[in-house]
Amino acid sequence: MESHSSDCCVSHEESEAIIGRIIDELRDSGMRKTEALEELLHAMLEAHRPFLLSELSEVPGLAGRDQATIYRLIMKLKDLGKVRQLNFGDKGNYFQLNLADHHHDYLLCHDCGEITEVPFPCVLKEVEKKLREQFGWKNLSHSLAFHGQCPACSKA
Amino acid sequence: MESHSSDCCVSHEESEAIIGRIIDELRDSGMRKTEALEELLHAMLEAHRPFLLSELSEVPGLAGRDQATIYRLIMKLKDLGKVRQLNFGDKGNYFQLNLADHHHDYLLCHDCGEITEVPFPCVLKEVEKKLREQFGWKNLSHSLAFHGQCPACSKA
DNA sequence: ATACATGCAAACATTTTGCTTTGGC
DNA sequence: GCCAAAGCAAAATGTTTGCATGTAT
Repeated sequence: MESHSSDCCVSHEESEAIIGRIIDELRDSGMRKTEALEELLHAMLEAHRPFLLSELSEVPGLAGRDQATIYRLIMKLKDLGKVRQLNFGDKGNYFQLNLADHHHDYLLCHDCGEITEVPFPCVLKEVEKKLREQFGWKNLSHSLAFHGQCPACSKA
Repeated sequence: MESHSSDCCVSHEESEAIIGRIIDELRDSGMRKTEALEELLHAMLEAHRPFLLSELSEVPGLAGRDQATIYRLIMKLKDLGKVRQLNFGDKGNYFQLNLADHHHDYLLCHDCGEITEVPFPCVLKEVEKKLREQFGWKNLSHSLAFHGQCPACSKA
């Protein structure tokens, strides 16, 4: 198995549990537990990285699914705050599960295209505090991406 | 000198001078000085904010211009490093002149939609240094946007 | 005169919607 | 049975290219 990026230290049982919890919440909001929904959550949780819509419909469990189905699921999940939409200036929109322990700061290699999370805590809390307290902004969040050559590619 | 005199207070003569200099450089790269190019640079310099392609073709001096023309100009300017492409997770691609005194950290109000620059220096130099020296990344740059309610909208 | 730049149309890609059928509850 | 979800197709939107003509050099 191609061990992908950062911390894939979630056991199978754990990830089942997380997905179960998410689905419970979604059902409280009126959504139904369907195969497509489960597969989608699986894919996004396990890979632990942002996906293009077009990539999602290639993922094993979702292959063959209509893009429109995935699109509508993603949009619903986004409306319910379970999914984040990202943009890195290249092709299209990326989507990622919006879990509490993700910090959403990304590293993009412009050679191999790999997208990973920044491997240490975010430094922008202070900046957000300043914007709130000294400039009057409210409800702040941020999106941050670093672009460059990853260690592997800069050797090659 | 307080770091960001970059607000929008550039005199007309100054901005003419800046545009003249940019055009000279562009001509060295083989581009021709055309009305569309001048109007485009004008619009982007004066407004001092990122533009959607669709917005650019509405700007007074460019109104009526073919989108394809503006598109090709922007792409050329981007290839030559004079324009930056940005992305804020909503609709499309934004473009902004890539001037030395801009730092490219943005504030987006999700109520009024206004996009402004962060009014103080960027704090990410340290992080980039760490990524370079401890993690082996090369040629780093970043894109950063804060999302929230601006002072005006959070009062209303 | 020789390219590059433009305008127009059309090819492509991506996102979004309408509508019928399927399936969760 | 009721209503959300899925599948299929097509519309809307956004990006990119081809080609004939115009224009800067």
